[in-house]
Amino acid sequence: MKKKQDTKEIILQCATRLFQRQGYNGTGLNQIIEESGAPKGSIYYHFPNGKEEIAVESIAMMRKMLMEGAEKDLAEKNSALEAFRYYIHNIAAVFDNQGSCAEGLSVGLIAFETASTHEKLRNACEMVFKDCQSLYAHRLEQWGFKQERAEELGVTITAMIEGACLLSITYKCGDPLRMIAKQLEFLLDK
Amino acid sequence: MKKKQDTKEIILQCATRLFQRQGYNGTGLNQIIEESGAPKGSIYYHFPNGKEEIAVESIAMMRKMLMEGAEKDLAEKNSALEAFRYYIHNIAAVFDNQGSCAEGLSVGLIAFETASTHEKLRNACEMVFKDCQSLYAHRLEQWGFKQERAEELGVTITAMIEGACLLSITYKCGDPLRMIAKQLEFLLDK
DNA sequence: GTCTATACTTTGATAGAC
DNA sequence: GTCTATCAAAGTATAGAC
Repeated sequence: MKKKQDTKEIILQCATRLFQRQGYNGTGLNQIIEESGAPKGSIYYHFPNGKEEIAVESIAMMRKMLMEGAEKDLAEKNSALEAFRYYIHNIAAVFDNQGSCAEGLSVGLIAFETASTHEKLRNACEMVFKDCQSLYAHRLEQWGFKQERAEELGVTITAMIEGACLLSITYKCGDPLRMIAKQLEFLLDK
Repeated sequence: MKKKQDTKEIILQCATRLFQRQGYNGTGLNQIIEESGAPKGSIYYHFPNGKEEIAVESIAMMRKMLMEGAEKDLAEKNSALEAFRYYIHNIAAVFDNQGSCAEGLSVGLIAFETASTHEKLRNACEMVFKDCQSLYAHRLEQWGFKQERAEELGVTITAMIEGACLLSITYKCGDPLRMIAKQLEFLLDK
């Protein structure tokens, strides 16, 4: 009774990887079939609503990975500035290796693509961003920032990271992320 | 001898609008044909290399519109903080009207989509972002920032705006942009 | 230069045998 | 639950008449 979940899990992991690399519109069902090895019938058995349903669950998977990574990285240091710098530098490192392009993050691409065309997917992406904001804000409160200021910074840091990821992908280099990490000292100065 | 440029111009304007709304992968040639009224033959006459060539010229058009808008908005005020606030609030206003979704900006979506698949398009987007950085940095120097600091801020502000645009599109609301505008006082403090 | 017809591929989705 | 065959539609691109 493990085999059952395995097939679905394999499809989902494969689809998630493809969506992150090529986006929602850039990834075809046939490609998911090829790379996962699962035949078309299996896909529509596990995801009766087709591509959109796979994407919704893929976004949920990205959300989980994002949150876990962020919680871990932000817990290690003993000041807000140090923690966020460490967190962002870890993300930056992903973009330096030319081959691996943004594996493991990047809900941004799907959010951009689907914002005005697929309400369900837009909604799923909105939840991921809101979760990021909340997590950052919550951590900042623990480091002594007032609630209002922490929430402002939650939005701001989320935007900065997403924007810097976009630049880093485009430039094929993590420098933009390292640049915003450097600017945090001006924002996190109590 | 005006008619000749007109057809190409109409195709280009139409394609630009569609690419901004739906992205590169989300926009089909057939859709460009339908909405522009130009038949398939005309498109391949004016753009022998097909869709990719249209996209390259579309990005050039977006670049021009972006730069002109930015130069105009940033020239009006008499301090860096005021000017950038004005500029960003103008962008934010676009996202509040639910209908019109990011018309006139948003190279970000195409950059995200094509970064790892279409080198030519990735390159065109990289040039747009670099132009933004340079423009911001140049203006900041004119307001008395040192060159090194101005360049740092050029990258940072570009990332912040792109990231906040992503959040604003996803939330269907310009608040994230207004939030980063507010944070500029911490970054532009000499 | 403009337009039509068509070729060929890939897309997402369904039906039904096993 | 798994897999194959097939669908209609949309995708990009080409040839050639006008």
